[in-house]
Amino acid sequence: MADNGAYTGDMRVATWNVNSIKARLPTVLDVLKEIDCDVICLQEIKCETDAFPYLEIEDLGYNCAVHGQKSYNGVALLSRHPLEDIRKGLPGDDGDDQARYIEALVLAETPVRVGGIYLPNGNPAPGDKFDYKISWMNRLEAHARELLALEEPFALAGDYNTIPRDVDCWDIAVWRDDALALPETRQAFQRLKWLGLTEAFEAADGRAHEYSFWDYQAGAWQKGHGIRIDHLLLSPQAADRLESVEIFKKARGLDKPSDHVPVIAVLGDA
DNA sequence: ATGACTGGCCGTGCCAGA
Repeated sequence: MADNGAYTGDMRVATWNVNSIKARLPTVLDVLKEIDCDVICLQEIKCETDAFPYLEIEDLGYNCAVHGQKSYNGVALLSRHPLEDIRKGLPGDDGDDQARYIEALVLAETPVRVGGIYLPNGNPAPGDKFDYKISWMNRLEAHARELLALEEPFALAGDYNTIPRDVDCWDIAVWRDDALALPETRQAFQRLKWLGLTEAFEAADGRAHEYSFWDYQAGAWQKGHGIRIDHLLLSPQAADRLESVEIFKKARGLDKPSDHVPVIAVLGDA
């Protein structure tokens, strides 16, 4: 796709867990058109790299970088600008066969590095899956530290499977002992912020009881029983440009929806 | 109402998700 070198203005960066891109392609295409973003990180595409619907998404004007896997997980990065320095998997992922991280340098007028994240769920906790979640978060922290040393604008956007605060879910009594809210999970998330990263929604909005996920079960959407687990963490150079965050809640009310909705950070001029 | 789902897969139930 051609990069319009004359373009200046806001840069819209989104994250969205689509819960299978094949089962939902028409919906995904409609939502992508409506949210009008420059960069979109997709999670749970649930297809192998070669099976990604490149043509349909390129038709919307996006370049695609895809790190796929059969049946489970899988992440993709869509960009209206050229992509460079594509990385698939976190450093230290040797022997980890789960496709949960993709990163690229987005060649906007001011280049921005973007990492797309599908952090492990971690249930049941305690157990092997929870240990994997925490070790994955530790590897992410180590990589974030390396990126921060570059002193460049970057965003780590994705499904963090982390409820940061009690008010980021509909009833903390229900979620307190879940892998998404356990102290060890929150502390690992907090360590990312202590490195110097800014959680975009918290910084730009911060309201309680704003959600990005509603379970398919038990009428959770109709009852407003949601949780906020999809986040964008910004480097200082990106956080300085943060203007607003939008949660595209409308996507949850569509036919055949994903259980997550897009979360969008708007960055102003560099 | 102690109820209520969805996607992928060589599958007619099970695993995984959150």
